[in-house]
Amino acid sequence: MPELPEVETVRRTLEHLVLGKRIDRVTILYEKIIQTDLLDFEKINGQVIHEIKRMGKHLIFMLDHDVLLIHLRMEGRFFYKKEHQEIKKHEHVIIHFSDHDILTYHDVRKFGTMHLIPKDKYLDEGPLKLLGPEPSSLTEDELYHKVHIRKTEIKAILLDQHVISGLGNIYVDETLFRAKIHPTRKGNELSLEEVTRILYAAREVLLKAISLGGTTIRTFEAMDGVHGRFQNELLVHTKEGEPCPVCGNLIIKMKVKGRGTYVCETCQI
DNA sequence: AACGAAACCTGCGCGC
DNA sequence: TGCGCGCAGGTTTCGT
Repeated sequence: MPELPEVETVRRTLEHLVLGKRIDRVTILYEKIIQTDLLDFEKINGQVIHEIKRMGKHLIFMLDHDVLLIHLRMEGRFFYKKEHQEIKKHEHVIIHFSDHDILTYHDVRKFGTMHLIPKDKYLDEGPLKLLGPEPSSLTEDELYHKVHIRKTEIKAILLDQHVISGLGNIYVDETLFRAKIHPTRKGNELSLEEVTRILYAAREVLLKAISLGGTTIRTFEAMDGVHGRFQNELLVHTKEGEPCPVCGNLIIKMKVKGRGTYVCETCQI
């Protein structure tokens, strides 16, 4: 499901709902979501949520002593409700607050992950350890260097969260279209000027998408019933067979490293 | 070292 | 209607 703008939308929504709340206990209905030893995970009980941050596609709940890291992967989402309300199918983790409200984690495909890590270590171990910078926080030269040393397709490089974080399949397609770069171009063959176009396009796309609450194509909802509006701004992704908004030639769909990829082969060189 | 394929899961839409 | 197949906005692991 979510890429950076969707996760940011979830973060902002959650902030309004759970900041300052104390976690009484957590019910785990599907254990594989929890990547921390289950006994250690119980340390979450009694801690207060002081802040919710985000790095790339990771949600970061700052608690008293620990940090709860959540990755939604393809279809993770939250529901917020009262303790007595029914737990529905696909709700795998239930966070009970001391005021008897609950936050449930819903994930049809069960790909999502949660880690509980001590505050002083969460950047140095676990899922954030090797996470690359977001498009907003690296320079043209830095990205050029990272791209230039790799021979694989630019699309695969931009999807690699160790290189640059936050982009997924939708926003990479949109970024490369706006930068007029073909997704199968090899990293080591791109010029500084071309990489710069990519970086600026990525920043622009992500900012616009955040301002519109993300993209709802199939299953994404920031919370129950909260949809994004960036799908109205998509120029190529999901537009197979439709005319390119710039040149009018038809958008094609191809596979790049196994991912469905939309491209205007006239505009993107 | 670097790359591609498979794996992790479930549901949906399509063609027959 | 029913079945099988391919596909889905992500990431890690395994094999070459």
